Amino acid sequence: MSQRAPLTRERIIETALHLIDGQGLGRLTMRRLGDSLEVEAMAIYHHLPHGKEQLLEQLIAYVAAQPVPPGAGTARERLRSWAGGYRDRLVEHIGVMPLIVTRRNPGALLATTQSVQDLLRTAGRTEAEAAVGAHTLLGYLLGTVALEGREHATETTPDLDRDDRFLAGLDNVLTAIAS
Amino acid sequence: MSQRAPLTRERIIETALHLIDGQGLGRLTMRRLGDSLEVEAMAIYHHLPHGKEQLLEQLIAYVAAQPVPPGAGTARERLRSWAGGYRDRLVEHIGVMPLIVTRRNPGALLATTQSVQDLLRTAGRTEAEAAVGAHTLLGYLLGTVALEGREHATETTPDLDRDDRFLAGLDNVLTAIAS
DNA sequence: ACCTGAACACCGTTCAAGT
DNA sequence: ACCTGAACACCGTTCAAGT
Repeated sequence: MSQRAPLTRERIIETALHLIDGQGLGRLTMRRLGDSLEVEAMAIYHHLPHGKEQLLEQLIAYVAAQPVPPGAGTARERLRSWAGGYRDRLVEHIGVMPLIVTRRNPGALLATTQSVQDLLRTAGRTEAEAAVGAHTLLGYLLGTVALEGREHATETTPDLDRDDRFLAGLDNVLTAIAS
Repeated sequence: MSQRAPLTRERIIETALHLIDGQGLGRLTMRRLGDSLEVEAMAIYHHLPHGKEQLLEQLIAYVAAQPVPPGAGTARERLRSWAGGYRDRLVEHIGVMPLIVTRRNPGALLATTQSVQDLLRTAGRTEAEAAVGAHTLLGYLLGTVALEGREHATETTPDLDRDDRFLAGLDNVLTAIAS
């Protein structure tokens, strides 16, 4: 009676993300993903011919590709609000961090990094300064989110303190690269 | 005839590290590790009763626990030379990065972070400033090394440029936290 | 075109058994 | 005490078969 939603790449990605957010990356298996989709695991291969590898690649792209949007304001202001949102996104899907930080995936992060670099370049820095700045900011973002992900388990620091610490560190970095 | 070296925890850890450095984390399995040690996989459990989990924990500790050593000089100078060495160590065992950045492992990184925080505190910062500073520096270090690890595959930037970029970013961060 | 079922070569780990 | 062998419950993936 109940028609199942048709199996699509999009539905596969979103279900996988949901599974990771709920149960962690370690419990994402093709068979379990199949169960969540109410389908045999092998059906997934019809939509993602390269199997799990391709699935993980898509998950990274989904979470990590979020370039700085066009907008008004100083470079510092724009980077500050973008960085806050990017961090939120990374934290929301913290289970994907291991993949983002680990896998070679030129596309997703590169586009994001490039957008920061372009913004700095447009704001008057030299090419080299912009490259260093983008690298510093992205390094800070990924590194601190990863550190937070590790803390989440031991539950030692309240969320508010973590936010303050992140913002204070971010201001440090912004002062250094976009003062 | 050839007496095999006795199986010890130390030899297990080092062989595992060698395996990761050579073939990548994905190819570290208990069975392959057993082969490298010229022993059945199950023998490892006698020295590491908690199995692979415990093995990975030991690997993180081995690579990531490297606190700032005591020494002379300004806070900035000491942090700068320590950070360079820490980065070298992380890059040398880049295959372990996914674990360092991923696993909750209070001990190893916490000791390292704490040593940076203590140094900043001793150099006259407030407790809060020192916490933010340590978090900023470690975030930058882990984040940029992770970014580099991802680049290594695509081989787009020469090593020297990477070193320059790292040092320039490091100076940015140091100016922000230990100017 | 889209999905299933059985099968293959791997995992980590337990547990009884050997020495 | 230290190691082995067989076994169990899982993986990802291939491949022929169904509709």
